[in-house]
Amino acid sequence: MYDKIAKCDPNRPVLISGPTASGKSGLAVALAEEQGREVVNADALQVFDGWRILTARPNDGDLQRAHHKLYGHVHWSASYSVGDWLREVQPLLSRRPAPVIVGGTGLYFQALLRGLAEIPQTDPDIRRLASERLAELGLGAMVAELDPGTRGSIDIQNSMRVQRAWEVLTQTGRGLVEWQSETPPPLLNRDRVDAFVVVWPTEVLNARIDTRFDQMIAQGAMREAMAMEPTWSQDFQSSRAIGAQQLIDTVRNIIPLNDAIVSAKQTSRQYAKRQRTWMRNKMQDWQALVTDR
RNA sequence: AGGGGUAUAGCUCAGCUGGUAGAGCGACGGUCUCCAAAACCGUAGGUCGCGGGUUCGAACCCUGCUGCCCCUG
Repeated sequence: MYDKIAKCDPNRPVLISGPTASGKSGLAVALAEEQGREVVNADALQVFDGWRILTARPNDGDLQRAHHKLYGHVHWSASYSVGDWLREVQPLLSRRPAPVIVGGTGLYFQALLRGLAEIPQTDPDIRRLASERLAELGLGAMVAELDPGTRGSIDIQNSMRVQRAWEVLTQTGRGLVEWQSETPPPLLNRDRVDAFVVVWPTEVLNARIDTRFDQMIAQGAMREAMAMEPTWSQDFQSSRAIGAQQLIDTVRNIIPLNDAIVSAKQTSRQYAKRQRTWMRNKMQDWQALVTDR
């Protein structure tokens, strides 16, 4: 599967996506090493430091083979968004040889190739206020406070989306949908990049997921969890790393390690399924790297 | 061996006094323009352990068998 990407023009950015444990990072590093490219992260959790093993961030060997950007550069207690990512990626796009951008976060690639509305950042106070209101008044009340245009075009049942819309309206006085209608052109055009999605048969990928989680444990994921435990908070974005909650619970003697492993593997499989859905439907114009071994 | 209990969807379990079965989880499909490894929507799964009987009608009653659990020996 590597030879398909090996002959890409070094002047064109290469995008590689695929579900967790699909081996996309390995492909990226190989290409980067061979063509002198930089590897740029497009994964929402690998931007954080802290959970290095658990989020499968590149290891020392990888780092020696190629330059890596946007990995583990955000503190584990900080927050981060697609917008932040896009701003950080932009200056890296013009480098030559062009970067290899790898990751499993579909939204990031979408923002890159289809554009993202330029909406002023939500300040933390408004985010907090929104969370409180949602908790106290409920979803319905928050929906009712939205502007009609936005209310009609977002998923009213999805609390995350509703809260986001509410925050934008509160912060800027303009509806989310209005902002989105002014979305600037994307940073990259699909026809100026080489884009690949790694595709495995589900059963094979599931087996890889299991194996990889076992490896993470073998590599010291529990030690990582013990180090994180004292300052752990569910509220951190970095805490959404799959398996983090489970391992913390194990450190705290709430569940046995084996249960944590079983649960984390299951969560990973579910995540991979969501990624597959996204990729199947939104990355149809990407070249599929189909493999089964 | 005797006594008691239990057997319902892949898993854990609901199912009142009999009217041809539900939930949660999981699986599968989908949505998603700033918390996305998030959040959300939908769909498919059951000879109700097996065999007899009672009844217009049984997952629910009677009975035999089988499996599992507990107690006694």
